[in-house]
Amino acid sequence: MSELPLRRTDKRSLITEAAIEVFAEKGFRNARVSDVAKRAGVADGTIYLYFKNKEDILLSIFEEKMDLLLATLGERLKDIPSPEERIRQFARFHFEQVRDNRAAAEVLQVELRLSNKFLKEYRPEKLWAYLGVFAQLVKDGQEKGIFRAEIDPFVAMWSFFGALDELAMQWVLSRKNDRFSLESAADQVAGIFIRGMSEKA
Amino acid sequence: MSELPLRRTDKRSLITEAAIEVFAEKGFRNARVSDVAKRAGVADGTIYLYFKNKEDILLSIFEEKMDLLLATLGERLKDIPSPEERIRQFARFHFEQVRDNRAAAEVLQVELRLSNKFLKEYRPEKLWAYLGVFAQLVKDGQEKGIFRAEIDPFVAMWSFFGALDELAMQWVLSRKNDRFSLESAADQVAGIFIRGMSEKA
Amino acid sequence: MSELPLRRTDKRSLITEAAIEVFAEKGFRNARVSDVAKRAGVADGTIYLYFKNKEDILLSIFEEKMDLLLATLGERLKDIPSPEERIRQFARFHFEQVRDNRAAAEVLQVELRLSNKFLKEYRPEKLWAYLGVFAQLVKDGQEKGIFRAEIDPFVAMWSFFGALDELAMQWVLSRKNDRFSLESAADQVAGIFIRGMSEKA
Amino acid sequence: MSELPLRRTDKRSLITEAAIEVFAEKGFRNARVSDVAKRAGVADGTIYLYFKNKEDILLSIFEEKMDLLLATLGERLKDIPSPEERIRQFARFHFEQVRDNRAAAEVLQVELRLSNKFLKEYRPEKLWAYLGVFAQLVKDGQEKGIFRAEIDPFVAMWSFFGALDELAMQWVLSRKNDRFSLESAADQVAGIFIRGMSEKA
DNA sequence: GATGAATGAGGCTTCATTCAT
DNA sequence: TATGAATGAAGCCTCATTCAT
Repeated sequence: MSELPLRRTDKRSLITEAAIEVFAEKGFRNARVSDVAKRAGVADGTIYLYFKNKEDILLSIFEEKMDLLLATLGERLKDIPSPEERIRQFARFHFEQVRDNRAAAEVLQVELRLSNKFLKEYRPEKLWAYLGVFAQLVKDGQEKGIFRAEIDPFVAMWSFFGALDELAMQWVLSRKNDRFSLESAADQVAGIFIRGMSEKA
Repeated sequence: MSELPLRRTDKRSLITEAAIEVFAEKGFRNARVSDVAKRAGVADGTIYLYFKNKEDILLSIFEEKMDLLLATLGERLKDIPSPEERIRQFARFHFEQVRDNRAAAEVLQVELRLSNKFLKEYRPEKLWAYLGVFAQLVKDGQEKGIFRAEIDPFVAMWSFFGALDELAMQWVLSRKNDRFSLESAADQVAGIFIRGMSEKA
Repeated sequence: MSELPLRRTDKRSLITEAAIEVFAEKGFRNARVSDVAKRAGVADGTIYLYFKNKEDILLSIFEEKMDLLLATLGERLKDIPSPEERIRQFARFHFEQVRDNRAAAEVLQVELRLSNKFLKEYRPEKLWAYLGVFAQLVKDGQEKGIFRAEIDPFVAMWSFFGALDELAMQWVLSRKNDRFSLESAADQVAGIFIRGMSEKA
Repeated sequence: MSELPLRRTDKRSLITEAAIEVFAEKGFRNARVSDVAKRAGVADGTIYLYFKNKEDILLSIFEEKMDLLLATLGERLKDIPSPEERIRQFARFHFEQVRDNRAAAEVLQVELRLSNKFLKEYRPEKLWAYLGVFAQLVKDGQEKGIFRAEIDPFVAMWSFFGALDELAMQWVLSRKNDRFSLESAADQVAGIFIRGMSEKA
């Protein structure tokens, strides 16, 4: 990510927030850098003092939101010992974030994937950290004899994320009226994975 | 999709196959229409006799491959009555296709998502038909008392697809040496969903 | 130089001639590619069917004009046996070309040198061929005992060209009214070099 | 030239020397003002306290080096009465400077010409003063009956400078290993011009 | 005098698509 | 059907310069 200014200045987050809005509205490719600059109230060139290029803005949004997400997730799970309940909370948490930060979610869900670099070159370590929480939780459950030992945490992790992500995508893409309940979807998915991995159902 | 020539001429599939190769190699956005034309051994303009535009080539690949996929899936499942076994075969089938048609899978998994139109405007009815097989299978299981009634087939369907798709994506994106076994991943995912949806474990 | 279209099409020379005019008028850096296109009566993009980029236009002008120059010089000198007279004709020829193709000369004299690539990377083989005629003529004179043996043809060649070129530059840069006579300058320079290299004065 | 600070402060020459290095390394156009500032150890804005703009730095280098050159040349020639020997010393002096101040020479020889302003607008009076020494020397020779009266000092001056300059350029542009001897080139050029202008050879 | 964050104009080039042949 | 030369819109980014501190 953009290493240029080490500290998060006020202006930098001004640009980030403007970019989330503009990218959500017009899409990353259709959004012009000058649109973001205008929305942020800075000159076009100023953006390049904080970001390497247009794509770097997108990737920075990802990094920053994932940092926040990761911290908030930790807070949410910290007093929950039961692996099953942790899974349920993880799913609910994920969908709450999607619902409460729709613009950011839309950018992350949809626009980020339109980025060649993200899909092909970028190593999303922050995402791995986020998902690592799930993988660890599976391992804990296995050690406690709650989850079956033959479950591969790697496969479980990506499956679980794929499921959450796909549902989030469908929700984001759906028109307001068609939107299904994210809350109950969270419990459904969590329920399937909890039972699906349990030693004795 | 491109309605222009109703029948599949020889030249059309020449272009389609050329496009799969080129898109897989260079990516959809980086591939030039003239690259596809050159690979197919036709003039640039000829492509526009068979496809509306560049994106139409991509979408046509999707349609055609999905048609094939759907037919082959039907064949694969037709003599399997058990919903559980059908799920397992679905997962195995999906990953077999990915493995055996790597170029096409790469285009569908990765490049298709780089297409704005696909994500935002296109209604992937063929995909729905494909997933509908899964949703139906869940309903059948519920009617037979095998799967829990409170499972929402819609949520289950997208979760299952998301899980398969994310694993396929990770496999496609991974370097050859790091590739995990798709076969065992199929059984893992199927196992989780089967148990996860079962009435009694 | 631009290898793209092997033959000199009509459109290509249309662009070349337009570029000579525009570059002479506005200078290479100030001239926009679209200015050249407009003058040539083609679309901007068409230029890139014949030239790699803006600088390639400039370099192509150099190549083409040098080809012509070289051929015409050969014609001019072909029946002159005396090395001394050949030097005089070379100088006159050079200045005639400058005078008769002022726009082209201005581009070649002035604009070409504003090109980084020309000065630093490009090997001006056509120029070497042109100057090689002079070096050869010095060697001939030496063999005939007309020119002193200790003259280094390489040094003589670059000195002679430097002298012609600097005078041409001063002439091109000078305002119309201040312009000195190129004809007499030719004879002066030729006279100095002829006597300067002669065995006995 | 920059008239802003009349005296040469320490900081000003700090910037000048930094600029010579940076321009020689990266070329005038590729060098950024901030590169020069960094090398000089000052802030970007500070440069504009001493120079009007980027080009002014280049032109100032020219002016300052030419001042030095002119003074040193005067010193070198002051006790040499013979016009012929003065020419020889002039040529040697010129090439010694090129050899001993390679970075500065490279900037002056190559980069200065990439400057539009220099070629088209700037009146290089310092250069004229430098060359004026040669023109005067020719006139002296003519008055003493050593050089032919029909020689035009103006033409001789530019020819001589063109010869020296072109050779210097070839030397600067040549790779280290290919470099010819500037010393013998000096004597060759001087020899040609001395004999070339002499009354009786 | 010195700083350095902010400014914002400006243009080359690509490449999907067209259409006369 | 097929060709392929021609079109032309569209936008990212650099970096010299300014000016408030």
